[in-house]
Amino acid sequence: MSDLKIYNTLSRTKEPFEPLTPNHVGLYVCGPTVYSDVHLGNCRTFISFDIIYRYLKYVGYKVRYVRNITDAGHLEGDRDEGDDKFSKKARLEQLEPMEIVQRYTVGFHKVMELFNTLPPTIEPTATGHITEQIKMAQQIIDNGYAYVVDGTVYFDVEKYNTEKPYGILTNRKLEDLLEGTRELGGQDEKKGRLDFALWIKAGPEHLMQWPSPWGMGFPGWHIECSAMSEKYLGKQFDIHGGGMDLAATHHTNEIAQSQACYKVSPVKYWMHTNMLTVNGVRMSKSAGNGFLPEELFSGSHPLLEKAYSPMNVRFFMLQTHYRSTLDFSNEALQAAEKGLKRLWDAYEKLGVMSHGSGAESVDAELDEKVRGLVAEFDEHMNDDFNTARVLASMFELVPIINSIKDKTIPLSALSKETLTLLQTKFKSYLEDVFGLKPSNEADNTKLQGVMQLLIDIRKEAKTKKDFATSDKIRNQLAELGITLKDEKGGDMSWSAE
RNA sequence: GGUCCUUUGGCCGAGUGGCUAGGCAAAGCUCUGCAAAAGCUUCUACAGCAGUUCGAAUCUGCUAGGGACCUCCA
Repeated sequence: MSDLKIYNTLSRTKEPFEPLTPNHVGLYVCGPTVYSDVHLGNCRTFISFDIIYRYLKYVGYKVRYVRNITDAGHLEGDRDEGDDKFSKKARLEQLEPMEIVQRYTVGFHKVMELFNTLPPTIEPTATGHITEQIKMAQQIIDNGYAYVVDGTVYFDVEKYNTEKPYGILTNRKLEDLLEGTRELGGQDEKKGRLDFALWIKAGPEHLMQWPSPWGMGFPGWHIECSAMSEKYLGKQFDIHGGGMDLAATHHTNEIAQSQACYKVSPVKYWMHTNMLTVNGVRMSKSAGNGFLPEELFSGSHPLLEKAYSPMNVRFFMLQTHYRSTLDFSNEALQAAEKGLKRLWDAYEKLGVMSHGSGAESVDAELDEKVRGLVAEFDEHMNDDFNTARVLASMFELVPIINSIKDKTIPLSALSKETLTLLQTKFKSYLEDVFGLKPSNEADNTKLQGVMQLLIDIRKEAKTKKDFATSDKIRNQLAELGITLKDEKGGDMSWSAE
């Protein structure tokens, strides 16, 4: 279907993408924990996978995209403290745990919509799949890879490792991992230091708890993704994604759980997106350097010089490969803003071009160049979703488009086929694959009519050398954030911030 | 301490063993009533040292800086 290559964390190489079922892709991405606002780092991962999802669809795959909502208590802090995030937050805010979940889930969806990400095809919640998780834990016990201690179920990592390499995803040996694990002050009821909980016994203080074969409790940190991915995508599926920070623990344990339960390796391609940093430091909840999306859009965070629109941020992220860290700074963001404007302006000019019935005088060399650059879009996306390279190719086309608009290059220099190709590819990529969209102002048809009227008046004024009127129109529009551009041949165009 | 990654021009950032990525900023010119926009041109970098090679920013080794994970986090 395509020559797509994907970097697989498992092999640490780019591999040709071959879906398990022809023409179909099963994609699972670890979603947010909805006990606080999503910060921008979270958004980067979801935006990256949104583009991956969009591209897979664009290429023609039928994609089932599952992204979970973690709304059940994970352990907070050290494993046996037995405090779950939702209960803690709930006590703090005097709310029902599900009120927290509801509030932040709604907030998350709103932010994702602002960023113009497509919703996943299935968005399962952990609390909605308690039975599946219990069943899976039981099966792992039955298979001999987990044990129960006082109502809590632990996964036996060392036993598992005798049969399958536990640290396979991050290329670590068990001995090394054991060395790196800290001693946990002697309260350990686990057999092995690396053992992790599949099910956790609840105390009376836990607001979220469910009955299980082992007593009242709640699911462990990793089991939800294993259980839900199996339910919706099967025991083996194509792509599992998430942030790089999840690889070493969460995804490693997912692999172990699925292997122990179903005796197969669950995922063919593991994909990990890199972190977002602020002034070189990773954006994270604990570091306190996270921007809330709203702060970014309004420019209200002290570190931000101005407001940046969702599309500005999305474009900024597209300029970097998903496996590279991305550093957030005002300068970089403003550079992206200007770049996006330049690209989008060219795209809009391109959209209204059409060949007349006049004779063609195709410039073969130029025509060839344009076709070559357009062909690069697919090539770069097929190379592990290299959006930065696609944008570079697009930017190389911008001067050509501008020159045609300015009539420095006649439109007829391009063949009809090439112009159509250019137009459709730009549209497909900018809107369908990259998920960019115009600002609302420019999209408004009434405003477009009003602007046309003002342009006509200004043209008349200029013809009469009534520059007072023409400047007044231009200057007052500028105050509103609308830029009028005089073009060669007396035409005018406009763009809004 | 262990494992792994990274180090590119004023800034942000791609990258393949040999062919100036791209964006932003800056400078000059063209266009223009003025301005903006746009166009054209200029700005050839790859942490340091050594090695492999006809040839390396790209491969290997060492040194130095930065970072991630090992503990909740996309």
